[in-house]
Formats: sequence, structure tokens, C-alpha cells
Amino acid sequence: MSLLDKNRVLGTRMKDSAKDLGVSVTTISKALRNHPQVGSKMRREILARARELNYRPNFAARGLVTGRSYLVGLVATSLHHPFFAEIATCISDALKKSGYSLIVSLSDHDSNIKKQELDQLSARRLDALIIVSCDLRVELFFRDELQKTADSLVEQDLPGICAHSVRVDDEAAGARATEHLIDMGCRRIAHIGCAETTVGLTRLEGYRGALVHAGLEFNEDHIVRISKDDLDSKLHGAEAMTELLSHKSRPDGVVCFNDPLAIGAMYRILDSAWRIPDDIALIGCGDLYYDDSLRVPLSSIDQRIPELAQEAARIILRVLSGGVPRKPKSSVLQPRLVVRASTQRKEVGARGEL
Amino acid sequence: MSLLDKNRVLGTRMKDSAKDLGVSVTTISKALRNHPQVGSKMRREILARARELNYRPNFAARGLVTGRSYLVGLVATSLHHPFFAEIATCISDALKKSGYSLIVSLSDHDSNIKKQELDQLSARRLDALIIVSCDLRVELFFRDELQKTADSLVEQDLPGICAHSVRVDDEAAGARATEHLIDMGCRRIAHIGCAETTVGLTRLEGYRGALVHAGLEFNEDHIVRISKDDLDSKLHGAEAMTELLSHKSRPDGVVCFNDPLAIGAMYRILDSAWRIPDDIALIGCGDLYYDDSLRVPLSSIDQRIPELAQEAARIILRVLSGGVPRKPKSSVLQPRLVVRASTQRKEVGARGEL
DNA sequence: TGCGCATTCCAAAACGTTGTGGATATCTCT
DNA sequence: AGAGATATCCACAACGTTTTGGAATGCGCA
Repeated sequence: MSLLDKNRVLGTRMKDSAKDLGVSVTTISKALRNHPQVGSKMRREILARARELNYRPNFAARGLVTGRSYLVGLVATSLHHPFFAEIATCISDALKKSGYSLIVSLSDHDSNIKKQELDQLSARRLDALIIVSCDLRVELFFRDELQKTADSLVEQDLPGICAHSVRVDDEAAGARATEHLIDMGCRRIAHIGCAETTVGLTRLEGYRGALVHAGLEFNEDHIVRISKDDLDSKLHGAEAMTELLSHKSRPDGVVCFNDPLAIGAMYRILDSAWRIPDDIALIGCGDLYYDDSLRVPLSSIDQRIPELAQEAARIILRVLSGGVPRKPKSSVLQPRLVVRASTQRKEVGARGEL
Repeated sequence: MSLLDKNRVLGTRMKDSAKDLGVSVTTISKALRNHPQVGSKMRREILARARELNYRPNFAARGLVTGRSYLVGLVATSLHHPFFAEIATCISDALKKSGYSLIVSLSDHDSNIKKQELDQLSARRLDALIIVSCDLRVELFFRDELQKTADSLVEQDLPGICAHSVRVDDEAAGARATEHLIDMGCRRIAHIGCAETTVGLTRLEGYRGALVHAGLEFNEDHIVRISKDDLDSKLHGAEAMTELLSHKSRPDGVVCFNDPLAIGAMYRILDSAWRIPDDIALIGCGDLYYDDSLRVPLSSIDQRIPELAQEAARIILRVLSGGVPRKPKSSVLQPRLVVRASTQRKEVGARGEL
């Protein structure tokens, strides 16, 4: 009864076809994996029978002997943010094609990864681990464990961890956005950003660098720093814009840390009867929140998430297939400018017209 | 070298502590799982040693003998939609506590589940499968396979499949929203909905039922049907509202299929210089897109996703722990009305004032 | 002392697969 | 025909855990 039950749930085994066809399980195992040691007519016969019986290999048994689980872990803080959801979707997509499945581990409520969670993941003998997080506290827990599995991969740079790393160049993101506004003729370019995250600081650095490089003045009055928890709030974007508009030297261009902030700024600008982009050009970052109800289509910086995910998957697959670059490599993708109406001025190159 | 490599990656085994402590692996196995057959001092000793060696059980080996993978699959079309992201997060959270991990399988690009994907999932011997999808085509592929695993669970009702089911009462959602507008004194209540999905049709049914029950007229001119692909578009909400405003009998209340449509409608109403909620009361559904930049905070119907996910997890855990209600049970959660400014009229009960 | 009974431990057999080291045929070339 | 190569196939031992059916020990009790 217990045995019967098990068989029903666990499905057919190699042994079953073996008895039927009068061959050994070894031969079946090899036939199913296209091992050259088995002849073509035999292979055809075995495959046919396997299909008949609806045979599926038992991953647990296979994993036990090969030491591989064909499982990849994804650790993230949340799926609510489109950035993470997009990453998860793309990675799952890319890995699936090679027979890997994705285990997600989310630490939504408290942003710390719990000990128990870590234990679970490492007990599963994951073939690879992908960490994508803006929260550096993740690092503390994972540092010890990570060192042991060479096949891990980190999205953001976590200092002190030996792992592959794929990320987008945040400084370039800030710089590209700023340069674009400069190209469009803006001369008093403001920044609505965040000083509490690494990403925010780096983009700010890119913004500053672009200004300096173009010989423009870096004006502290043109910087508004948003708190970490208010970053996805259009309301705070609008408030920041109010502050910028109140200064004596009104900006003629605004680089925003992300799209929600930019959208908030946009509404405030329009409500104050300024024109976009003619009076004030506006650009966001992330290109995730493009919203068809926007009054002016928003230019943004594409973070190239699909390529990011694909590169991560590519590295994992290469490491796992044995063609190993054991030395952790850190690859940096260049963000891409997406120009829409919010920055597209007709009279390009007409400098200093204000 | 190959062996050495494996040991490094696979970690310490029971055998290792066994040799150290001079006990058998059986005893260790039982001690680690709090089996009563092992004495308390021995257990303490073993646990201490395991902690020292940073021992983690090998799930593959355990799964091979127990027939359980401690893996739960989640099949969804996409994580981009907040509804799915929320479900995934909550389910992962609830299962994690009992030692289960969540494997996600997304079929984003083509909405059909691919054969290969199904094979992968069933090869993993998942302990349970959760299907959450608006797309009934999923059913065709899964019907055969699902019948074999009794521990599966479906979020939406899939006809012809024998499985547990947890869902929110869509008809009630449509009805609650409509009743609320009636309570607020609305008499010409329009509906911006969708006739291409089951959910849309059921909510429409709830809307109609509430009208009839209150003795109000069901007016075909007050129904706008949005195409399945435009459901998350504020723009289409606005267009629908334009159409409603153009009719001779202007609605004094609008029930929208979801929040994005409602937000689009809201902007069109305000742009046409009508007041919300005094001239036109407005309610959405889903309560997912609450947006702090909204000009009027939007009333909505809470779909109770966390409870939905927890109920799903609870069923799974109960089935898996052996206290089995083998007969598939279908539980239906009641949606909850969330009242905000877009429907909150001061003069409640003042009926027929227009 | 000898008997029953807990308590505490263990050896051996699973679980379903893969890898190793032959064994047995079949062909090729002299 | 005989030697060597080449193609097929197979028995057996892993992999790390759980489960089963005892075996040993210590205890009270007659």
C-alpha cells in the first residue's frame, strides 16, 4: 500500500522500461542522455518506450550522483518593484532554456536576510546564486557562505565577496542623462536624487562629472536629495520640483533619479505653467514606469535589464558547463539614452538662448 | 582531485560527524530530526558537532528516500503585474516558514505554457503546484499532468481539473463596488469593464446584479468594454470616460474593472470640470495601484491577496502534512471595500438629489 | 537469578540515477 | 584465419539520506 502509493506518485523509473525492453538501466540512462555508447536503433526503441510510459528523470536521484541540482537561487528584497520583477522574469526565462529552474527567496518584510533562509538555500545545493539587492546589509549574512560556492553571482558589487558581478554603470547613467540635457541646450541643470544609496550617490557623481566636463557650474542649490524611502513617490518628486522652482535661478533642465520622481516633477512644472521641454527639459532614469497617461512622454535612461539578466545567465551557464573562468569577472553594462518628448527640443544646438 | 572537489562543494556529510563522535549515521539522522529514539545528551552532542561542522542536510538524498522535494511550483504568466508579484511574494513568505522553497515558472512571452517547461516541473517531483493565471489556455497543457499529483492547487477555477482552488469572489467585488455607489446616492451608475476575460464578465455580473437588486435600470449605454490588452492602460480608461460623458444621460457614478482604468477616468472627469465625488463618484478594483500623486484618493475593492496566498499555503501545508482532505475543496474569499475620497460624499443618504 | 520491558543505539537495505571497468559481439586489415 | 580495433552493451559500486528490524544495555520485579 505504501509502496503502491509511492509508485503512483513518483512515476515510472528506468527499471520499468528496462524490464520491458530486456536491457540494462545503464543503457537506458545513456540512451536518454544521447550518450554515444548506445546504438541508434536501440536508442530509438528506448526513447519510444520512455515516451509511452511518460517517463521523467528523477532530479533528486540524478542530483545525488552528479552533485548538481540544476537549481539557481535568486535572492531579492521584493518583487513589488518593477526592477526586480523584470530581473526575475528575464533570468527565469534565460535559465529555463538550459534546463535550470529558478528558486526565489524574497526578504520583503525585514530587509535583512534571515539565517534560516540562508540555511535552506545552502541545503539545496544550488548550482548558482544570484543576489540582486540595493540593500547592502544582505552582505553581512552571505559573506561567509558565498565564499564557498564559487559559482555565485552578484548583481550589485558587494565589497569583500569573491563572485562574478554584473551591473549597469550608474555613473554613466547620471552622465548620459546630463549630457543629453546639455546637448539640448540646457545650461542650468538640476538634479533630484538620493544620497542614501550607493546607486544614488554614483548617479549624482555622473551628473556632476558631466557638468564639470562641459564647463558648467555645479550649484548646490540645484540638488534636491530625496530620502531612501520616498524614492518611488511622485508626490516627493513634485515637492522637490517646487523647491527647485522657488530658487532665484530657475533650472532649465532636470535630471531625476528615477521615473516616478520625474513624473511628479513633470506635473508640478506643467501646473506652474512652464512648458516641457522648451522652458524646462526633464529626464528620468530606469525607463520602467513609462506611463501612457503622461502629459508629456518622458525621456529616460534604459538600464538594459534584459541584457543584464542574460549576461548573468550566460556567466552562470558558462561556469556550470565547466568552461570556467574561475577568476570572478565583473562586467559593466552601459545604459542607453531613450529620447522622448520631454527633452526633445526643436532648436537643438541653439545655445544660450535664455 | 575529482573527489576532493566534490567534497569541497558538497559540504560535510553525516558520515563525517559519525566518525568523529563514534556513533552511527542513523543516530545522527534521528538526532537532527528530533526523533524520540535518541537520548538527550547524545542529541546535544550531535547538534553541537553539526553546528561546528556547519552541517546542512542534502535535500537531494533526503528527497530520494522520502519522495518529497520540499519544493512548490508557482506557474504564472508574468511578474510584471503587481497582482502576480504580490501573490508570489506572499506565497514565498508563507511557505518559507515551513521549509518549502518556491520555484517560479513564468511564461511571459507567449501566454501558452510550453511543453518543455511542464516536463521540467514534473521531473522535479514538486510537492505542490500553484497555478495563478488569467489565461485559460494554461489549462489545456496541464490537465493531464495535474490529475496525477493530488497536491496541486489552482488559484482560478479551471474547469475539468481536480484540484483545490482558492479565489476571490469576483461577482461580489463587482457587487460591493456598485452597492457602495448606490449607498452614496448614485442612481446612474456606469461600468468600465472587460468582456474578454472570465474575471471581467463575472464582475460585470456583480455590477448588474447590484443594480437590479436596488431596483435601478441596467442601461447598455452605461457599459464600456475594454479590450483584454488595454486593461492596464490609464489612457483607455480616459477614453472610456469620454464616451460615457458624451451620452445624454451622464453617469453620476462609475465602477471600473481596475485601478488604472479608474485613474484614467478620474483625470478625464476632472479635466471636464466635473467634481469627484459630488458630480461623479468613482471606484476601482484591486487596490494595487494606489498612487500618491492621484488628484483624488481612489476608493477601490481590496482583493485580499495576502489572505489568498496564505490560504493557498495553508491548504498545501495541510495536505502535505498528511492531515489530508483529499477531496478538492474550493474556497472563496470575500473582497473588501476600501473607501477613500473618490466616493465619500458628505450628504450620504440624500437620494435622488440630482 | 532470571524475566520482561524500556531505552538507546546500530547494520543493512532501500531510493533512482550516473560512472567505471570490463565483457561480448562485429568489423577491418593483414 | 587471427589480431586489433570499434562498436554495443552490462554488472556493480557509488551518491547521502531515511527506514526497518533488530541488538545491546540497564532497570525493576518476582
